[in-house]
Amino acid sequence: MLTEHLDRELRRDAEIPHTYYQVLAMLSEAPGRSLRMTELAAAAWASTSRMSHAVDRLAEAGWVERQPAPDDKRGQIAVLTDAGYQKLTKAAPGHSAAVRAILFDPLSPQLLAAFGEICSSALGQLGANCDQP
Amino acid sequence: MLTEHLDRELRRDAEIPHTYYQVLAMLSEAPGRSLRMTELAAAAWASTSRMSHAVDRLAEAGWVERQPAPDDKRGQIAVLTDAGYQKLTKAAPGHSAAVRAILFDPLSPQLLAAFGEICSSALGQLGANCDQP
DNA sequence: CGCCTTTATATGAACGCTCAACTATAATTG
DNA sequence: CAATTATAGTTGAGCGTTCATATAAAGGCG
Repeated sequence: MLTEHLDRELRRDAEIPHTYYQVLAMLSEAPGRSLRMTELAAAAWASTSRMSHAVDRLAEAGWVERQPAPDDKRGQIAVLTDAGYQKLTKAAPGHSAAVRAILFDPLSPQLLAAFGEICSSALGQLGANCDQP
Repeated sequence: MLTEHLDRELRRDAEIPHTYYQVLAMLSEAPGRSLRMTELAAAAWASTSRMSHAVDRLAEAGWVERQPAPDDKRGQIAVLTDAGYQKLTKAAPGHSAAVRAILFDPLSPQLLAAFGEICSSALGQLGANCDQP
């Protein structure tokens, strides 16, 4: 319910699906605001196919550019454009406010700490058991 | 990451998306294994449009049937068929095992209790702040 | 070096979801 | 009681994801 709500919130307020927001966010935090397609897919927890299609759209919108990888002729590097960075900074405040309002703000410090441990645990299991997409 | 993983797991092992699993699950717990479309949509946290399309597919697969509502000529009642119930009981053990393995089993009793409170809190906020789809 | 396997990415069809109409019935109100 | 408004559900187009497949370049290895 939470993830669906947050996706709807982003679509409504920023007109961007949450998965695309995630792509922009991962790129914005990467050195040079750029990542190889495979790394980007891993960072955004997406299949390479999904990322390929997604970058198609994001490039059409002018938020991302493709560049050939210098050392590997198979490789593509996705680079966040200035327009993409602005899109992200415009969408981010509302989104994180929603996350805080629904999830974090109502929790006591004790529950917040517990939630950290719970997420770490689940993350560990996902890392261990998981076929990455 | 969790929801995406669980959806993939269901698609792989049971060949059914998680949202459809959810529909079967909600119907199986309802009295008479049946619900009005709108109630079913609310129970599965889906838009009525999504549910209409979903029931189309589930009916094609023979897992759900549509019946006219007796008291309201606009109404449709979705009924879980025996085949649908079997599909669900076949998919459920693997799915809940995955949920337990990733999320619940690794947690101490204290963290488990905390998680209950955290989920209640988030659920409350979602109920309050939320445009239901 | 030529062959084989692996890795990096793209492509297209099929499927599920969303959004914006649309139809039909029920409820309300002047 | 007609006229309006609200409710229940469907429909179709467009978008995003998946899955299977394709293409091309790297990396072994005999």
